Amino acid sequence: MARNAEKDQELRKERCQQILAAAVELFVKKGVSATKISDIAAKAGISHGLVYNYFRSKDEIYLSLLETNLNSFQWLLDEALAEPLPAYDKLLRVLERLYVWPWEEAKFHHLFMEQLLVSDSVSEELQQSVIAKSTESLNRVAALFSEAQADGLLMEGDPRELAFYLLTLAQATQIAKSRGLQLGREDSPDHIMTFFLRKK
Amino acid sequence: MARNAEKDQELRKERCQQILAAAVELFVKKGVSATKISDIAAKAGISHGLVYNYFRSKDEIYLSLLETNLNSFQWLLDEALAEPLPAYDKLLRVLERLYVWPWEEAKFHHLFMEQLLVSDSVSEELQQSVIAKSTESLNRVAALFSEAQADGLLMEGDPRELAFYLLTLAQATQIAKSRGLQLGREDSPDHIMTFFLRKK
Amino acid sequence: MARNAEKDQELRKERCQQILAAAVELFVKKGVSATKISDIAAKAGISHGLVYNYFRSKDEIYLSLLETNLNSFQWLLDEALAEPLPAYDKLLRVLERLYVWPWEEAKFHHLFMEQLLVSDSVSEELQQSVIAKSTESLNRVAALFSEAQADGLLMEGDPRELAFYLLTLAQATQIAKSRGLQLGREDSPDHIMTFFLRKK
Amino acid sequence: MARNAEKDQELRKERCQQILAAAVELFVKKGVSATKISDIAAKAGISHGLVYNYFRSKDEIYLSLLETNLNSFQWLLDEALAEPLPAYDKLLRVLERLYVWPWEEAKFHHLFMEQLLVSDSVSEELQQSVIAKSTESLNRVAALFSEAQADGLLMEGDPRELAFYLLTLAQATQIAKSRGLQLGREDSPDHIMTFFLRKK
DNA sequence: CATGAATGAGGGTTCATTCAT
DNA sequence: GATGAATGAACCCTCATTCAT
Repeated sequence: MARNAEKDQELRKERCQQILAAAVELFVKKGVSATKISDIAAKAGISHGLVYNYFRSKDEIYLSLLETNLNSFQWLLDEALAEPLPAYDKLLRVLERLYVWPWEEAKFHHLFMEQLLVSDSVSEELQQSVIAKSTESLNRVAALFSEAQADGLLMEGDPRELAFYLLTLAQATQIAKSRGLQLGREDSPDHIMTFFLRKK
Repeated sequence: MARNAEKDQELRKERCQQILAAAVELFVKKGVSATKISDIAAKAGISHGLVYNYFRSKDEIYLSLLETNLNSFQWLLDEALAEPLPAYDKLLRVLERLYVWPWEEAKFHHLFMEQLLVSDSVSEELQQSVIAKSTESLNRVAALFSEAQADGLLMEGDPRELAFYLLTLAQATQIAKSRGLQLGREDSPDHIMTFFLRKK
Repeated sequence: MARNAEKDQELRKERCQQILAAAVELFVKKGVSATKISDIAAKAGISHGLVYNYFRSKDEIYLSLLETNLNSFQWLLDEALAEPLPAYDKLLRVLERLYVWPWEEAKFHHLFMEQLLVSDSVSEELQQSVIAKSTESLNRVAALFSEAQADGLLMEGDPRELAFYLLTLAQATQIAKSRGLQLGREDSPDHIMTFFLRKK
Repeated sequence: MARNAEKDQELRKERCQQILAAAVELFVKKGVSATKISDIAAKAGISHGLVYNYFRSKDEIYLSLLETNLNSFQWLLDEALAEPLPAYDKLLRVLERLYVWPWEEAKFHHLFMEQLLVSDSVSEELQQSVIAKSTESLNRVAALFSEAQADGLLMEGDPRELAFYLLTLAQATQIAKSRGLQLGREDSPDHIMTFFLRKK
């Protein structure tokens, strides 16, 4: 019995993941309101009714994805920052990790973060929370940037601004890849960093 | 008897513009399918029924905006490239013009260009046409970039890739502004160009 | 002034006729609710707004047509019955007149008379009035039939029933003509009467 | 787990029938465009939304009815013609079968067959197909008529024309019954045939 | 008088959500 | 749990009707 219960819990988790994976893909491709619950269910290989055994509503799926996504991004930073490396190398690790972030996640991050901030269909508090998380992440990268500037490795300038550009370019290359746009042989993390190197 | 036919035509044009302006703002803010015709009508200050005197469907509004937007972007390039200036200065003019592009237009360009390319709700031919226009624009900027490289002003590297980054950063700063994110005192066209200057 | 007013009245009448003629054609072709006021206006060569200078509503147009149609049918009978002829010849005149009744009128009569009687969108009193007129017309033809039976010219049998069949066949031939269905060389009034001749 | 799949299929069929039965009645009574989906749903005892689980659109319901109706009429002929009887008796069987054809079916046949042929809201090919089926049916009855003429039982004359009149009268009596018009004691199949008997 | 812009009630259709099986 | 029939709110769109010009 206990064993079954445990297995059941695992199955539940797995199903949740299937649904969320289907949802993020469709949300990114078509937008939230253009995505039907039955689309998600079909892609997850279950009936639309069953979705409601795992999530109370479409909105809950969206919010769940949003939270996961934000946390995932922060966790991505955490991991990079936790390593005992110089600031510059930590930045490189951030870029590397961004680089291998699943595409849907990156796009979701990119797309809905912005949508969220101008949308009036989202509660004030949620917006605040997202802004806070988002700002915090930027600040952490900016701090790294600042440190690397102090080490004489990166160009001068407002570290927040430059960090923003750094992240933007990192995301841009991902999106370019997803478009099938071949940008060059060198769209690697290291390559992006070269823009921000101190000019001798 | 009919009223002043000329004035009528002007009024029609004006109404169209009102509707399109309202639509682009809402599309950008909430996405196409989350935007109700009555939202558009309300923002344009007319009844929802009247919208259909000017456009056959929501989709037609979207396509109209898309076409206008693509043309507007190409025209923006045309204008900059037509001036008798060195390549580098032409690039600067492109950035300047992007910089003053109405925000909704820029966002629409940014947002829907990408959506379009992964969406299956859009006809194959439309996608091809958009990709073609989009690619052409990139190539034109890349050509400029290449010229400026030959003049010894810009950094080495694949010009298409670098042109893509240039445009991306230009858009990013605009978006950052719209978010209220203060990036620094220097988010000007010139400032962005500094990233791409040849290192001595 | 007086002259103008008179002329104006004539013009009004003419316009009314144009509208009604357009309406009956469309009503017969597509049904009342599938016919748009603007269809009628377009066919009458005027703007849809102008229709309301002549009729208060689409319903009024319909009712106007209905009344005209019923009266027209009764008048058709009146004319035939007024002539100083034997009953049999009067019946022939009825058929002849039916035969040259404008097709739209005939179809309208046929189609809407029946619709009306089962429709719940029509007031009880109107239905009663239509039934009354319709029944009266049948009775008048039946009376003629009866007379002609007494003269030994027509077959025995319930005159109301036989009159109904007579009218039905007359209408059927018209409809068949309108369909382009070529029935034979002899779909003339006289030919139809042959069915009802007394068998020797 | 799914319920009894077989039973489900049966239920679906049944629901379809409910909807179609409600629709034919309303279409006949009020015309297609004046019939609301919610009317149909209400008469079928279901919610309007559910209709769309069974039919994609109102138009599909109409077309479905049309096809069924045409086939039903042809099948009615088939059955009568398949029996090993003399031509005259086969004709009688046709009339008998028409006589017990459900009223809505008969009316639908009568009403929409004609509407269809003048309507421009119906695709050319559909019109052609309906005309073809309709013509074929007439020809089959005409062939019977011709045979019975050869047997010396029916009156001389163009068999297609006479067959048309025969069918018309058969339908007319049905319609008359539905109107509550009492035509006589003898509106039976046999009675109608008497009109077409060879005169001695 | 004549036009067509404007309104808004209402019908067709979709789809999130519930629930019997 | 799993299914999909069932519901109904809400959206897109049409069109009868009004009215400023």
